[in-house]
Amino acid sequence: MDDHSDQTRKPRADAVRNRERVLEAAKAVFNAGGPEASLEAVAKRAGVGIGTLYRHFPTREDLFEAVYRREVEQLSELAEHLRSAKDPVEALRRWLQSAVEFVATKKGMLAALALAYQSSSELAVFSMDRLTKAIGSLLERAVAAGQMRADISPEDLLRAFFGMCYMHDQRGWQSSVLRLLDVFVDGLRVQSAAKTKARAAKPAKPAVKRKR
Amino acid sequence: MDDHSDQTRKPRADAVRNRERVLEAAKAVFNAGGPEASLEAVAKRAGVGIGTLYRHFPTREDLFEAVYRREVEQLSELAEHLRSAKDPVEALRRWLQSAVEFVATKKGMLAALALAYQSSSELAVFSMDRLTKAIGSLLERAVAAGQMRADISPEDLLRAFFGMCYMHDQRGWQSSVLRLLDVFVDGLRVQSAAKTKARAAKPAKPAVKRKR
DNA sequence: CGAAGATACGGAGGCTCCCTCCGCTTAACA
DNA sequence: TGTTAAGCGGAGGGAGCCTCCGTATCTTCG
Repeated sequence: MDDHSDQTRKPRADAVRNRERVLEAAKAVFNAGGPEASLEAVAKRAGVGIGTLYRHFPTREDLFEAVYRREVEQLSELAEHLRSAKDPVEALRRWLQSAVEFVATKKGMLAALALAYQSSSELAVFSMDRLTKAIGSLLERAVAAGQMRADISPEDLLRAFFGMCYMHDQRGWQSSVLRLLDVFVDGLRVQSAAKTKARAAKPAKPAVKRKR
Repeated sequence: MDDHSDQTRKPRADAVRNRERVLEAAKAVFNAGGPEASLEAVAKRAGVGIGTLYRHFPTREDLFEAVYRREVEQLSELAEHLRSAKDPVEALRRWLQSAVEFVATKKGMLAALALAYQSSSELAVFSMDRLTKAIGSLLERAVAAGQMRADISPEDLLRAFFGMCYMHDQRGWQSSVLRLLDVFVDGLRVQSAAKTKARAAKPAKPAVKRKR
């Protein structure tokens, strides 16, 4: 029942150490081998038993997210900085370009993002939230300034970004994606919406204030 | 060395039959379970041994491609028809929208496309070629009519399309993708290129005449 | 038709990976 | 230093991949 003190016992030193080792090993293995890499390989590299790995990170996603959490945060912070740029459209473009750079250096990063998009683990939700907010703040500013159409949500944009990067193990993908993003951002500008017809009828949703 | 007659022996009846059975089973299994589905399950459903499956389709891709080959052709033919539409930009848009519809009904189709994009098997190359030509012909026409920027290749466009669809097992993906494609097509229009600055300096490649 | 080959069949078996479970070890605390 | 909860690790059962080869079946030709 209720213990004498609600003090929690200090976590065991070996547990802490092992967790760290697994994370490090996982980072190495995932960066090299992508998201499908063997978890047993990770355990071996970390010098721990497979059971230990699973205790710390019950699912593959948990491990993944833990590994790439910091990366997600960096992207999020970049968005912070860009909020003060004067041209909102260019700021958004800049962010997207940096994100490409990011994905280019960390194999596995993209898979982590994809997981964030699909899974509903706590950590995944966290990542998703951060990124949505990051992109959303940039988007909002551009919309508010009347420079961008308002019917695209941050989620949409994020999806487009993920998607374009998805074929990232192909030769020349990076420049291709940069070109595509350019086109895309151009398409987002308000004036091009003016040029289009029919479709203007379904404004989907305001998007300026997003789901939460 | 040269045989008496270069007549090839008639293929065995059971072999033909089994091949067909496997294909049918694979179609069912892949459509339901996606690209990761168990090949042993396919064999079982087809009522053949696993060895037989592997003899006919040595790799997973081979099987995949065989299953979705017809689908790819349909997409390609659709592009044919659309070539006679009067507004080239709308024709392209229309094609993309149909392609979305397509992917929506066949789970696994997308994975097949992705494979076509990445693998270099003969069949993959074939698919890629068809699709590239399909999209390329539409693109070309719009560019020739002076309605679209010329620095996006069919491959780029295809990549963007794949990508946007990639998260297709999420709720609401379809409408999201349709919106994104709209934005994208808008971005492709020439006049929006006029509005952009810097980047105009690197025209990548003419794209009007593509790689082959 | 029947024999002889060529061709195809099928599934056992060896491998890798996944994940769970539980007896043993070890660190924290008194 | 002893007690005890927390943590460790790897055996083991399951699933899927793919190969290999003895056996069965089809085609061809006399």
